[in-house]
Amino acid sequence: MLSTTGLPQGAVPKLERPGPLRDRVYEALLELITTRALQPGQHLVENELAGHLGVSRQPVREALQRLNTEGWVDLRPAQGAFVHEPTEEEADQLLTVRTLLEAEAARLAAANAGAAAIDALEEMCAEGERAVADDDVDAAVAMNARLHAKVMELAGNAVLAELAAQVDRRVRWYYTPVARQRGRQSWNEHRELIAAIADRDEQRATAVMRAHTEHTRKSYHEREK
Amino acid sequence: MLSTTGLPQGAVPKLERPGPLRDRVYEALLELITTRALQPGQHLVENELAGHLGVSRQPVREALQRLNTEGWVDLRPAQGAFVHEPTEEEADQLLTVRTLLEAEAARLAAANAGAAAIDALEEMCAEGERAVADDDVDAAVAMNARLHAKVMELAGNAVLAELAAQVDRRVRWYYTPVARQRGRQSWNEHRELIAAIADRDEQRATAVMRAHTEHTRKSYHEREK
DNA sequence: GCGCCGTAGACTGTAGGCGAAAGCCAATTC
DNA sequence: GAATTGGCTTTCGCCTACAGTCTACGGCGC
Repeated sequence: MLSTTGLPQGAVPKLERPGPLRDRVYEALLELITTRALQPGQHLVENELAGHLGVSRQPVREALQRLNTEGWVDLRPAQGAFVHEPTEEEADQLLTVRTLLEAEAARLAAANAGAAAIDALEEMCAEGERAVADDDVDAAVAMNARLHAKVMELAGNAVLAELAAQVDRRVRWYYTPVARQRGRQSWNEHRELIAAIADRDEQRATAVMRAHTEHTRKSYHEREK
Repeated sequence: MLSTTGLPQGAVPKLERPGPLRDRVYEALLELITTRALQPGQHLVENELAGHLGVSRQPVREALQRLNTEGWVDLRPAQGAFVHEPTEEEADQLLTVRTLLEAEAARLAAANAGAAAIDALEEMCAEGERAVADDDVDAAVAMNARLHAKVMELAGNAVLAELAAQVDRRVRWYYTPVARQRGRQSWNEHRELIAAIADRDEQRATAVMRAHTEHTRKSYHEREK
């Protein structure tokens, strides 16, 4: 039996529950790490974090466990948690994997995308270009992330999406201090990508996305001077 | 200063320490899940597991956390842990990703492999073929895993390796009850793969590996009848 | 007899505490 | 003067205890 109450099914506010503390601690710590409030190599003392966040050590421990398996912190036995220190090699390997995952996502998106999806992509692209024109870097970065996420969604592969999300987030972490945005050129490439998807040209979509992410890698390596 | 004691550096047994309890609980649970001693959908009660393993709830919880982030169990809030139930769709998506990762590994291996590595691969391949000839399925499966692991190692990309290890393990879990081995044909494909790597032919290595894992997918979908 | 409400049980989520290992610093010895 | 060793502090790993929440069952009214 469904809905004897007559209430609209989707409109119920769902009674926002606080949810498990560990999750909020996890998000808080991840935020602190990605924003560099906690610097790479820093020793994370459970007691301090717990006190600072107003909770006990237990949720903190569980959050650290998760951060460890996802590669954000290194958990040295009997010594505690340390914010992971990115190396050149690792950054490069992450970029390689990212290229791989994003390219596959583009291919699948090209195979699956409908007209409505194409419109949504182009709308996002336009908004991104507008942000660049306004020199609104934050908005441009956000739009970039949303566009890639949309492509991933269109790919319709949840496993791929989850892996890509993790890798992407870490790539951004490594990459952020270098250069926050490649700017205009990046959005031209987005246009190309959307065109390829709209044409349902899997080959071209893959190639364009690969070139796109490879450009990111290039600009990563051509920094620091 | 190194070694005033005169003890041989490498021969020291390293005093095998028990290591963190949570890790051993993790491995124990993973073993129980992959062997289907704990069936998909089953409710895992922390107290029972703790009592059964002779530890307290805490290490069990931390192990469950990790299993959750790696996709082996689903952690429903305020309700506990349940062994993840594989779906058709998810299995297919995992196989897609696996194909992707393994193919890239093959390409990188072809780019990096030295003569010694090729020899090692061929030795493994020979051993695998021997196992198949002897109808020793367990040995053949183990050898298959080791060979793929070796290719991954040759790729020299730790990030890729870690993702692939996770995905592979889950694929095996889904795939095991169906058919444990495709047998002889699989090892012919391995031979082709090694040949391509030995020739440093990245294109061919990628293609062969892709075909190889795609065959696995095919035989997965052509089951249950 | 049917359905609703209340209560009891069970399990998870969180907190606090105790023992032990690792690291650090100073005193001591060669 | 340098290395070592002993003790001390810090912090983790694990256990125990308590509070909140979900589920299931039995009683009560209709």
